[in-house]
Amino acid sequence: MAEWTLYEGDCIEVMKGLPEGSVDSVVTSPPYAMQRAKLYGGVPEAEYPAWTVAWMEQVRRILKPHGSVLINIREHIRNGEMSDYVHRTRLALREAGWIECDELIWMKPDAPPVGHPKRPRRSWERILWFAKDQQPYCDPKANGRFSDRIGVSLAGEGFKKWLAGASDLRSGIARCRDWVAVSPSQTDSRGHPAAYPRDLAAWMIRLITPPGGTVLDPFSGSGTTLLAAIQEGFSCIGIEKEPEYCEVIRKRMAELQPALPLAK
Amino acid sequence: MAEWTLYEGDCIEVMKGLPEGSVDSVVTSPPYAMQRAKLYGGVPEAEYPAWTVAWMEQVRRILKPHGSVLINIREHIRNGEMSDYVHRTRLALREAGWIECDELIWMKPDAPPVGHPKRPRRSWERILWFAKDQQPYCDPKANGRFSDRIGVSLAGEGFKKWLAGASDLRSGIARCRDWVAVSPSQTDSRGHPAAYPRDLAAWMIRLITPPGGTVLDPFSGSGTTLLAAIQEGFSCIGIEKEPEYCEVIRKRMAELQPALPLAK
DNA sequence: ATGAGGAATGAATCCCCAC
DNA sequence: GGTGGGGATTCATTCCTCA
Repeated sequence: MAEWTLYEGDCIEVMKGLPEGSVDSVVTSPPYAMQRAKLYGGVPEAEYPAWTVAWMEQVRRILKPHGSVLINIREHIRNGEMSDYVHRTRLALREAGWIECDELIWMKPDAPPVGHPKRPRRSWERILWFAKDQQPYCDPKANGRFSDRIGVSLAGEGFKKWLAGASDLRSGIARCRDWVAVSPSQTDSRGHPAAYPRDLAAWMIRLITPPGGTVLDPFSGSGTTLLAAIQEGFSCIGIEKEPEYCEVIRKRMAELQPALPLAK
Repeated sequence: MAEWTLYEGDCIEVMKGLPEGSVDSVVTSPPYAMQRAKLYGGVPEAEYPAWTVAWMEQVRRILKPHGSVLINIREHIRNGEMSDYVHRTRLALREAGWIECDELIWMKPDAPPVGHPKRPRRSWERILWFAKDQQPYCDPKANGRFSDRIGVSLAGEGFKKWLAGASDLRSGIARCRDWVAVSPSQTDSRGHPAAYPRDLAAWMIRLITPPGGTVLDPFSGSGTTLLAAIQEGFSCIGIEKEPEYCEVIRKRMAELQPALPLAK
């Protein structure tokens, strides 16, 4: 039976109290350095690699041997130059013994046109994929029966051709691609400034979590990961530092299906 | 008048002989470490960052001050782990004084279902973007598409500029996104094992090359960059080490438009 | 109901101007 | 001069109002 638990507190401290090997996968979107620091606290760029290694060190303990971690992030641009903290963080995680499996891409077909007007619109984000060993659990067919383009209106020539060329949609279930298109406008942010869409979370969860498994999100925010996990039939452990967002999560989960066993 | 030149030889040696500031942009797809070493020589992963810094050092001399470089590449996966040489190469180029502007993505909607069957199909590649300064030439509207939303909300300054007839307002062209979808099946490889499609090259060239400017491709391969540049009205300098591929390029360019002035 | 049209806004980024 | 706050810019989408 799919169950969920929410812990209020700093994720490193909370994870220290969780039992070894209790989690099948981690799906999360940590703070993007100082991008929204005033709203929910941020991590300085210089400290970002070490900070990530620190919370991932706790993840290592509670993650099962073939479990893996998907991290949604993208560096910002300042004065025309891309920040390098994500590069440095990836190398630091490798240095710390994590296996970098691959990088997946979240495409945002209708991302807001904000940003530098003399540059292309920033319309994708990274999904970093790290594991404890080189053969983590992964079921690329779990997403194979879904369209690569979730929640996107199928208007425009390019999109039609795209679908027409998708031979894998005809021959039964095929492997998913290493990118997924999800409209950010589907995001139900509930006041959280940095939420991601439910369908993106569901895609990530299905990819690396065995049936009936337990997902962890150490930076739960408005709780999208928990919501998607339960809806997809997985269990989920959420951790969130801000009491205000914890309240949002409890409310959102209660709305979802009041008949389910609630928080413990 | 758009012209093209092809040099046969090692790109570092050839570039040493090219005049300073003679090139507006660089668009290329260098060898991917040892991926196809047997076919056209490869660069060991350990040496890849230094090797890239070395050829980019020559690029620096011949590139104009506001010129920039687009590099198509993606690391391979071996034994379930992604190679780290691209991460290290990016940091090495930054260390060498290059400004990393951003990363663009080439999406391949119908990439062949090769690769590990227990992993998502690899269907995108990176386009690294490096420049000499923080404000390289970039025209995101060159690849843009019509939008009827441009300049809809004209408040304050914008309204005044619109009254004054500012041409960049209400132009009807929305800027391009930072990814581009091009089918790899459009590739005309002419026997070259690592060619990229013409439309991808054209997109990259238009983004960072001023009208009538000159593009350089130090790893010309089957000549797709040269072909796309000429077709789009730019001049182009190609460099290719293998005589066999130089012959392919000459033939392809001759097919394109025999009336144009040919190789010198 | 239905549709046309305006307002608000979205993990942005830059420029300008106080301190 | 470095730093930090405020305003302008940008366009797809949703939501709301009103004919």
